[in-house]
Amino acid sequence: MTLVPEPATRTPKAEQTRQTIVDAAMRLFREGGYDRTTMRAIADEAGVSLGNAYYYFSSKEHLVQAYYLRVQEEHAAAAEAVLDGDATFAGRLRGVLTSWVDVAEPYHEFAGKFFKNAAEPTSPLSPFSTESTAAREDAIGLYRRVVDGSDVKVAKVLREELPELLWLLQMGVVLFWVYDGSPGQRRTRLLVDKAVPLVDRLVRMTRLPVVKGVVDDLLDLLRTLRG
Amino acid sequence: MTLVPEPATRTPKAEQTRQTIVDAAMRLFREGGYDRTTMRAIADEAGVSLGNAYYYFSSKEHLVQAYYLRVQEEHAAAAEAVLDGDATFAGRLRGVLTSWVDVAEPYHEFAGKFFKNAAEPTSPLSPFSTESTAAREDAIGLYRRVVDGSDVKVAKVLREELPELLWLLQMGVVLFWVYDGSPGQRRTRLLVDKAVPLVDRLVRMTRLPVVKGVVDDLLDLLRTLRG
DNA sequence: ACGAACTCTTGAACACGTTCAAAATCTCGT
DNA sequence: ACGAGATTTTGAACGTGTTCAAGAGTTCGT
Repeated sequence: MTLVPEPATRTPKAEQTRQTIVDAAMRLFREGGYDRTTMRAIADEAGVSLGNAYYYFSSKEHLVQAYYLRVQEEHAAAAEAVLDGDATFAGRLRGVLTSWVDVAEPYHEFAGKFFKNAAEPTSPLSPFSTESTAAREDAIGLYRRVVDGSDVKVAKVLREELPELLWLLQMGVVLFWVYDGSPGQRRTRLLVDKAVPLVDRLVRMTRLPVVKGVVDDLLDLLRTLRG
Repeated sequence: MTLVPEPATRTPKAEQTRQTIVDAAMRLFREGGYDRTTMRAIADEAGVSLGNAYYYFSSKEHLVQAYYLRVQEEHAAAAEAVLDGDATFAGRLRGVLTSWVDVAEPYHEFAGKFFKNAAEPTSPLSPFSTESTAAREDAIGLYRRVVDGSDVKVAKVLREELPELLWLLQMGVVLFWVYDGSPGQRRTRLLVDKAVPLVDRLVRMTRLPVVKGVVDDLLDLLRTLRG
């Protein structure tokens, strides 16, 4: 698998060609779906040769990665509005999760293809890979803002780790979303609506003395997860 | 996607041919991995024509289901010993999860390849697909036995749903396991060791009046997950 | 035993992702 | 302006999953 040149080394011309190809691919993916869009059609639409498309993107699935990055950026922007307008923990969490579903909706059809790629343990596209560290930390940072800007009261030992736990929650939501075949991903939205009050309740409960042991176990588990 | 004839309608001869093909495929998958094993090679090894292999298995991925079934059967057998020898909930749960890691260990090296294909939502290999319904229900049945044969005290409303929740826990463990590169999947075993006491504690807590609301929320959430 | 209907088998053909060696174009030091 | 080296572009060729139309074999009612 040949690597695409780093952004810093790309000439403006090359960057433009890249964009042309991505745009063509997106257009065709939207019109005909991922499977029925061939690399030949994408190259044609972009006005380049088949081989040239492969010069810029080493596989069809790498084109999907461009989609993924776009979703991340759009989500960060959409979440901003939510974080400005709500001070309750539940409201902020629900808003950030729901805005992800909103932003990602147009991409749902190809998400499966991307997911397939990311699922391979050795893939740099995996959310757990070192290559994804930056993107992952950005996402966790978003949840840190959800927590910090809110009125939530949480057990002290947990506060530091809560953003990462919420990011894991998002990973769960994304997993469900990928498999969600309902129109407009209605079921995922329902899931968010149900999960958020539950999480809100759970988080507030962490200050009760009865659950101290549970919280400690959970943190221990999280550290094991991290390695 | 054409459906394979139902078992009941298959002649003994046809069933034998099916087995021959499955055996050939398993042998080659083990030797060279999923991706590098071609349908042509499988057909050759089985002594049938390419088209004939497709008469029995409508896709390459359908062939892999036999592999999953085998792991599951081995796990069911290994779990039996545990379920006979331990009456504590935590012990039974830990034993069943750990025996899965034991059984699956020889397959870990190329499990990633299979997983990549199973992760695609439209794949019949997905644990959530209709093609996997029977296997899924068997697995949930195993966790029903973990619960029923144990001394665990659990909130009445939860008891019925607990096996499915434990199966979801196993899916989580499997997910972690696939990504676990540590020798002998040491980290996954550690994860099980940490998660089981936590789950045990949580389950017992469900009878406390304080957490009644949480349990109700959780069940509601589970029903949403199921659709 | 005959023929119709069904089941099974075949391999050529197809579509599409991907590779590659060669050609075209560009860059830059002299 | 020149040429060497790097970058970009090309499309034919390849491998593989899958399809399909045609043929061989089997079953069964009469």
